[in-house]
Amino acid sequence: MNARPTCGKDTPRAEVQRERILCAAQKCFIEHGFHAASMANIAETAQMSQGLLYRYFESKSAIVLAIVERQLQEGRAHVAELHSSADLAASILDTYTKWQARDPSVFSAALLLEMSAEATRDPQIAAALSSSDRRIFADVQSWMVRGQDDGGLGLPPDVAARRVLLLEAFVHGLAVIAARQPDRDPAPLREIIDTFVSRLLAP
Amino acid sequence: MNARPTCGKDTPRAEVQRERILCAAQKCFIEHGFHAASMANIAETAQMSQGLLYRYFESKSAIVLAIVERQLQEGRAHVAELHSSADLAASILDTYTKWQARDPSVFSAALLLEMSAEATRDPQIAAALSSSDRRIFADVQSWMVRGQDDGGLGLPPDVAARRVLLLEAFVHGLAVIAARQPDRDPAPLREIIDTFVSRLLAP
Amino acid sequence: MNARPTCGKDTPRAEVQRERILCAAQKCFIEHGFHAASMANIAETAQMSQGLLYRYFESKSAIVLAIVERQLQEGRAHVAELHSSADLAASILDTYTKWQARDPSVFSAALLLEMSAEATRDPQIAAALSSSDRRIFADVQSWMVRGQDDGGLGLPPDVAARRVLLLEAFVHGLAVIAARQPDRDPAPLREIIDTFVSRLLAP
Amino acid sequence: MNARPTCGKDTPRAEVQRERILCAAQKCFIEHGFHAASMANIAETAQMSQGLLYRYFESKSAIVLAIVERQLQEGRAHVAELHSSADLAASILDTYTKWQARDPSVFSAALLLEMSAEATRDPQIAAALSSSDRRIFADVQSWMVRGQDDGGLGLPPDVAARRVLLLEAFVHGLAVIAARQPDRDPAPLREIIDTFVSRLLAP
DNA sequence: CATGAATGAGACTTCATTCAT
DNA sequence: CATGAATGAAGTCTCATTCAT
Repeated sequence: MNARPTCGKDTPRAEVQRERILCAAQKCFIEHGFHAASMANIAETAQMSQGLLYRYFESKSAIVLAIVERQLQEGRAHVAELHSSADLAASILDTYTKWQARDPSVFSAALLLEMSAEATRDPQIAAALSSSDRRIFADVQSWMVRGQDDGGLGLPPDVAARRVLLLEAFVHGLAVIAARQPDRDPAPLREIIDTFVSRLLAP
Repeated sequence: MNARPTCGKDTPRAEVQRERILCAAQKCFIEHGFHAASMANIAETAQMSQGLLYRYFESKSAIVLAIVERQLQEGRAHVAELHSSADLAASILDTYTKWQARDPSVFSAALLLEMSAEATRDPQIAAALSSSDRRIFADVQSWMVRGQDDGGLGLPPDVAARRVLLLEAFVHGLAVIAARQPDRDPAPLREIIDTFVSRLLAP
Repeated sequence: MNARPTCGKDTPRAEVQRERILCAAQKCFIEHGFHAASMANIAETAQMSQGLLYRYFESKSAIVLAIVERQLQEGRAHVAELHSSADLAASILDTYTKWQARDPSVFSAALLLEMSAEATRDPQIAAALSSSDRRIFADVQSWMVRGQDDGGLGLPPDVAARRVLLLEAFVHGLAVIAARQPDRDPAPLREIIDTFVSRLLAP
Repeated sequence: MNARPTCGKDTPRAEVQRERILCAAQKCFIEHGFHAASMANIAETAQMSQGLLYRYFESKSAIVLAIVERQLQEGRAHVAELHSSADLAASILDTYTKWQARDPSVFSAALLLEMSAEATRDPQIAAALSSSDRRIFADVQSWMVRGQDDGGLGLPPDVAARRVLLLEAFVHGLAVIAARQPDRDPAPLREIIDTFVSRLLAP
C-alpha cells in the first residue's frame, strides 16, 4: 500500500532530488502547461527515470501542487520585498519585466494564469491559492495600515483593504498582459505603473 | 441552464452544426480546461458522434482555436457595449459578477486565463489574441479620443493609449480575482471598480 | 467522465464483441491467472486493440468479475444437470474428468480455486460467489427435499441441508485434486465418487 | 496479533533472516495473493530493506516457492497430528475453524487454494505439491493400514488408498468452503465432519 | 451526411531487480 | 552484512483520429 515506506525522511539527498524534480517540473510546466507536460518530460528534464519520480512524489498532481505552492511562495516573497521597498513602482515594473521576458528560472506569468484557471476546477489548487492569497492580502494590508514612521502608509484598515484589492487586480492584470503581449514596448507600462502606484498611495 | 443559449442563429446547415459544436466545446473547456476536455466529451455534449466533429473541424486544436476566437469576439462585443455605456463602472462590475458566478453561458474568466497562458506556447493562439487585443485597444482608444459630445472622453491620443492599457490591466486582473476567489464578497469590488473608473476617466 | 456515452446498447454487435473478449479473457485467466494475465494478453487473444477492450468493459476488474460470474453460471448449469441426472455419480465424474483434462473451453478447476481464494480479498467477488453459492445450495436442497416420485430424495429439510453441504465440500475438494494431480489415475476417483454418492443418497 | 508467531527458532543468523522474510511473505501473500503482494510489501513487513531480500532469496518466485513448501510442511505436520489423534473429527474441525477465522498465524485456506491453482501453471510449484501430496498420501495410508492395536485402522492397502483419497477431497473441499463462506454457521460443519469421519472410518 | 467501432500512440503508475555506498 | 536509491520494463487506461458502413 505505502509506496515509500522508509523514504519520506528529510535526508539532504532526498531534498536535493525533490528540488531537481521541481526545477524540471517547473520548466516543463512553463513550457507545455500542467496537463500537456508529461511525466516522461519531467523525468527527462530532471535526467532521471520516470519511476524515480514516484519515490519523491506520490503522483503527477502532487508535483503540480508542489509547483503551485512554490510559485505562491515566490509570489509572497516578491510581495514582501515589494511593500518593504521604498519604490513600489520599480518593484512592480521589475516583476512585469521578468514576466514578459519569460525568464523560466523563477517566476512565470503563464503559470500564474494557468494556476488561477485550474483553481476553478481543482479544489486542492483552489485551497492553496485561497490560503496564499489571504496571507498576502493580510500582509499588504498591515503594511498599509502601519504608521508612516514604520515604513507604512498609515491608512485606516477599511481603506487599506480596498487598496490592497486594487493593487492585487492591477498586478494580476499585468501578468495577463505580459503573457499576451510578449513584444509590447515596456515604456508605456512603466508609465502606467507609475501612474497607478502614485494614485494608489495617495491619500 | 440551457446548454446552447447563443446558438439559434439563422445560418445554413453547416453553420448551425459548427455552432452546436462550439457551444458544446465551450462548455467542456470551461468545465475541464482545454487539455482535459476530450473529443468524446464534446461530442456527447453536442449530442453527435465523434466522427462528425471531424467533418466540421480538422482537429481538436482547430476547435480550441475557434473557441479562442469566439471568446475574443464576445470579449470585443462586451467592450463595445462597455465604452458605449453611460456607466462604465456598472458594465465592468457586471462582467466581474458573471465571471465570479461562473455563468457558463458566454464568458469565462477561467477560459480567458487559460487562453492567455496558452498564448505563451501556441503561436496560433498568440496571433489570435494579439490581433484581437490590438483591435480592442484601438476601439477603446478611439472612444477615449472622441469628443465628449460624441460620447467620448476627448483625450489626446497618447494619454488615451495609456489609459486603455491601464483599463486593460485592471479588467484582466479582475478575471484573475474572479477565478481565484469565487467566494469573495463582491461589495468591495464594486467600490474599487468605482474608484478606479472615476479616477481613470478623470483628467 | 462517461467513457462510453452511446455504446452500452445491447446491439448484437456489442454482444458478440463482449463474448469475444470474455472468451479470450477466460483463456488467458486459465493460462496465467487473474493477476498475471494482462490486458495486452487478452487483447491479443481476442485479436483486437487494447483500447477496444475498454469500449466494452470499464476495467480489467470488470472483466474479471464477468468471468467469475460466467464461471458461476456454468457451475450452476452443471449442478442443474447434476441433480436432474439419474446418475449423480456419473455427472460428478464427468465434471472431475473435464477439470483434470484442463479443457479450456468452459470450466476450469484452477479458476474455481483462484476465484475462491480471491473472494478472501475482493468484496465484489466475494459477493458474487456468496450469492451464487446460496442459490445452488437452495436448488440442490429443494431437489433432495422433493418427493421421490418427483425425482427427488424425499429428505427432511434439515437432513437435506447437511447433505448438500457434504456434497459441496466433496465436489470442491475434487477441484483441488484435479488441479494438483493432473496425472493421477482417474480409476480410484471413479470408485470414491461412487462410494461417496451411494452413501450420500442412502437414508 | 504478533507478526511472527512461529519465527523464534534457535537457528544461525542466516536462517533467522530467512525465517523473518518467510513470515512476512506469508502474511503478505495471505493478505494480497502471490501476484498482488510486492517485494516492497514484504520488505516492509519484514522490517528490512528490499535489497536484503535478495541476499537470502534469488527472486520473488523463490520466495513464493519457499512459502509453498512451508505451507506444505505445515500441512504435513497437521496431518501427522491428525492421524495420530484419537479424534480425527475434532482435528479436522479445528483446522476448518482456523481456516474460516482466517487466523493469519500459520495456515491459510486462501493460500492453499491459490497454490493449487498456481500448480496448474508453474511446474516448480506443481512438483512441490505433487511430492508433498504423495508423501502425505503414503503417511495417511500407512496409518490406515497399521493394525488397530498400533493406533491404526487395520485396513487392507487398496481400501486404505481409496479412503485417503476420499479424506483428501473432503478436507480440501472444506478449505474452499472456508474461503467462500466466511460467515457460515460452523454448527452444520461440525455435524457433517462427524458424519463423514464416522462413515469413513467405518469398515 | 452521419455513425460509432476501431486503432495506436502515449499517458500515468508500479514493481522486480540491481548496485554504489 | 545491509541499505535504499535507481532503473527499465511492463501494466492499466485514455484519447485524438480514422474509416467501413
